[in-house]
Amino acid sequence: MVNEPKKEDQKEKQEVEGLDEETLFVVSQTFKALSDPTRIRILHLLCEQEMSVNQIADTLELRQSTVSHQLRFLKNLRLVKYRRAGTTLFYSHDDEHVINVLQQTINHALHH
Amino acid sequence: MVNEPKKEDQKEKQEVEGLDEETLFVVSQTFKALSDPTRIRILHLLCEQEMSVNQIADTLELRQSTVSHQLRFLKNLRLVKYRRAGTTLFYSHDDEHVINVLQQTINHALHH
DNA sequence: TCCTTATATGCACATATATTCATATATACA
DNA sequence: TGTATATATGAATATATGTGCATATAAGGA
Repeated sequence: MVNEPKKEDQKEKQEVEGLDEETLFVVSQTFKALSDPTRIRILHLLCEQEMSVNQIADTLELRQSTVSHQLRFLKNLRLVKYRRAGTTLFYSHDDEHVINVLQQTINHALHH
Repeated sequence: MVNEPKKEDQKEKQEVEGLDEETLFVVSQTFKALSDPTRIRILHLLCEQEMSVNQIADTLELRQSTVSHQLRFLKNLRLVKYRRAGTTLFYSHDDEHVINVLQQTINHALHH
């Protein structure tokens, strides 16, 4: 029987062996989501209010398909969610931690 | 004379016009640095101790040139610095904010 | 059912990125 | 000066990524 480490033990394991593959993947994907200017602008918009796809496209002067593609990306990572109203989908952010990290880093950049 | 906004004013400007291009660039670059598994592993190593290029390569089982390329990337963004000892360069992290963000996100991933 | 509006999706393409190999540079030392 | 060691760099390549066009899907109203 293999000695499988529990998630709680892995913070201590980091110091010896480094990060496990799954954590590494999740973390890198999270930051990848934040590494593109378009996605940053979209998430930053959604910090303040929910918005439809077309509202986002109009506000940021982007193509509807571009916004839709990026929203799918963010949706897959559960960084945004949406609510339907007729044919319109209102998107909003869905990960407080990521929003915090984004805001933190924006403020750090602004005050430097 | 153009009414140039001061950096301190731009946090409030965000809510109306969104992010200025320079901030957007800095923020996206910062996250791009953290979006690659190899760079995450390197930075995570350097959280705890300074290390030479070869030590990093040996520890993480990476080619020397791969490590060197990534360190240059991180150096350009001032995320790492180095100290010379003979022919050996000891690298260490050089941006507390980024290290904090990384640790925060790793812990978030581990406890979820 | 037909039309309109809102959004999603597949494909193509241009660009960016990570890695590797081979080689250059730089420092220390005999 | 020559050799060994540590690191950096350039070129090549494979892969990933972001965007746009065209089109599909889906919902609501006439």
